[in-house]
Amino acid sequence: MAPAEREENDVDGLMGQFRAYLTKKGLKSTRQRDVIAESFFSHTGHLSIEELLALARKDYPRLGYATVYRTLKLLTECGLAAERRFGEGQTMYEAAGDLEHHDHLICLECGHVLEFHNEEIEREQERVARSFGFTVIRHRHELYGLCPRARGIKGGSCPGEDARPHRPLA
Amino acid sequence: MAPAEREENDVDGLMGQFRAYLTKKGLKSTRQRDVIAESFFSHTGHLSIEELLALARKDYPRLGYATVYRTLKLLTECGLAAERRFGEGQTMYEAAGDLEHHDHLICLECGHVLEFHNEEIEREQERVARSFGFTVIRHRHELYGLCPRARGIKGGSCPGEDARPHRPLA
DNA sequence: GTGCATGCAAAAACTTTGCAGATAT
DNA sequence: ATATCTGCAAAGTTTTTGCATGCAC
Repeated sequence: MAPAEREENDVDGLMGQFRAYLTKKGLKSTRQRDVIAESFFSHTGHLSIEELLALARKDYPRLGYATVYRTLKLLTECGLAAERRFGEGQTMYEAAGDLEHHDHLICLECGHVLEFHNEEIEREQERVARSFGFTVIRHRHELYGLCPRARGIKGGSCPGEDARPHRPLA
Repeated sequence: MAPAEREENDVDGLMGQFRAYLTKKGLKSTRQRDVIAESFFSHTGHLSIEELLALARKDYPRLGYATVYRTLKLLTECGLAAERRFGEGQTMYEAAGDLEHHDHLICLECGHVLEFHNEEIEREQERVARSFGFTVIRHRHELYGLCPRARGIKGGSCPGEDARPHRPLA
């Protein structure tokens, strides 16, 4: 199965937003930043710094760790990326395109991550926030549990498991 | 102002659950584990490893870092504690008594954390999980936003800010 | 007694930072 | 030109591990 990729125009749009942010801040567009951002935007799901580095190095082998950290920090600042610290291990990042409306359902057994969206919940959380006088800027909603297979149901499978070992990418 | 404390019987109950877990696993009850668990259960809200170590050392000064890490891992395993990695910084932990039904509303400006509970959302998330064949074991739901004061509304205040520096509890 | 637990210190894992040379504007 | 970037390596943080001794069972 082909790695999960976002449509190209999405990527272009996101790249544009990123470049605009850099300009606005008086920062520079560099080959490295382009490569990192593009690798990042081109893949759905979650990426660790390490994975992103590996991806970006396909296009720019001399790329260093620190640059990825620094670029991801920029992307986070301008809202095009978001940290997702699930369970243990490293911090994962997710691109803005994925953010809009995806919450997570995580299998504690297999570690696989599914995304879901539910209008009812979104509405209700807005309501809750309002009752406290809050304005919600972003949110995170994660359900940790067991998939059918992990619960020992024959034939049941941890959705997302079969196709790929640990992440929905290359 | 007195530190936020849980009722004593709650603590006793939690301690009992912890000891039962240790026994079931063929592990031992030690003074250190007791002190750590009790310090942990006795306080509502979020604690970092470091804070917990400091608390526990009041009762057992020779206590080491590693023991806190190891004990907190045990508590997490048996569901009596949960990791809460909010923004940046360190990992925070929260006791089971707090977990049941508290989700979080975090002010990005002041950093204050409010807790909320909404049955509608709970129900809906169960439903979502079921639709994927999942059984939810635990969840985390965090809304990040701005409190009235942060939005510049005169007279508005970041709930939880006034009374106490960091948590809306007791 | 036996085996798990502890404390310490060393090691590992993950991030951040400093700097000299390279580069975008 | 000039201020920002980059890569590397060093320094910081946070968490885990190894081991000899100590303690619970």
